[in-house]
Amino acid sequence: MDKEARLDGTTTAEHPEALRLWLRLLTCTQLVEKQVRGGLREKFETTLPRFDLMAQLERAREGMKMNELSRRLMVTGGNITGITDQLVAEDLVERVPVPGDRRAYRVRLTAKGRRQFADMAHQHEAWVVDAFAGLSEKEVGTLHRLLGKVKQHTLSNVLASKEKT
Amino acid sequence: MDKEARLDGTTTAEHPEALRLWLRLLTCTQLVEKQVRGGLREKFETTLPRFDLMAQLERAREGMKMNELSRRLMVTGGNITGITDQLVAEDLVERVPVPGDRRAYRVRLTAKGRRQFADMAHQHEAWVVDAFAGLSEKEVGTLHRLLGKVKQHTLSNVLASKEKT
DNA sequence: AATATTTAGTTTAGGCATAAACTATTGCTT
DNA sequence: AAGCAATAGTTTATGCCTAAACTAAATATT
Repeated sequence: MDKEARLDGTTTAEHPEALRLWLRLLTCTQLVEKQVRGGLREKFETTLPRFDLMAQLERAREGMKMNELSRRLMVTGGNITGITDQLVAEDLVERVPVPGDRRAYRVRLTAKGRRQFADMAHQHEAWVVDAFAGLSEKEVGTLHRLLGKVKQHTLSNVLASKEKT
Repeated sequence: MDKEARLDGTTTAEHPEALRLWLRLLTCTQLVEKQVRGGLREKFETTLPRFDLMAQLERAREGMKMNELSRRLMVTGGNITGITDQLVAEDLVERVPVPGDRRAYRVRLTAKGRRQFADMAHQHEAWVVDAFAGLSEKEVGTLHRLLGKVKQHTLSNVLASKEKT
């Protein structure tokens, strides 16, 4: 009654497969995220957003402009302002002026920030590796590839819906 | 130097595969989530947490206790209190006392809530189906299965780390 | 029965995130 | 050169979410 028979003999509950997949994707992400957040909090007294911001900067020796951070982390500019303020207050990050543009800053790790990030990154990697330890190498590859297709498709959706503006 | 040769002849960049997989998983989830959140906001003036709570209730005619909602949605009790308060204020949900336990409530959809949820669920499903439209039916199945393994493995990790308390 | 523990739910303080409005600067257009 | 649109970043108001402290009721212990 809330099931529908299909040609291949399987049945589907009232939710189509895509919906079940989405719920599971969400659950997995939340589970892993909770592990990582908890670890960062307990071991380093920090948070995932702060870690993510520092991770971006670690790859960019001369720092990164606020709007680039915003784009890369997929969050709003105001959000970046707030997190950066905190990291500056803890002397993990600094704002350096951009010569020739008095509106812009470049945010970059301080020496202290680099040191602290190295510690955290090491632990973080261990947590993530652990989270996916239930998969074989091949399965990791398959998952990565399939999620790549999802990402591509969704990105083009996002762009298409923005163009209508 | 930041690459490591492996027995099978492949190499890994400074990030192992698990880390890349995690980043991609996170990105996919965030992309889909943003689409859904935006849609709920634009079309229904509501939010994903409110929708999720109503979705739980829709399956439980006689309602659900707060702590059960908390467990199912994987959020804290205080959070459930706040979201429920709002939905009650909008007359989409009601708290009914549990006979024989004066501490507990059962939260359930009102008639208005059920009507409104049906509308939203229909649209929501379309957005989700669209998000995964880049995958074949078989690929959806594979992704679902692999994420199932991740979920199982992570869940046992979570339980193990809680037992140490 | 009196006391202690557990359970259900709420409150509080604080961080993350957003959208929208705002300031200051830059650069374009005429 | 004057005016105006675009860009970089911040502020404000609001909602989600957490951990920890709290209230009240139920249950277990003695």
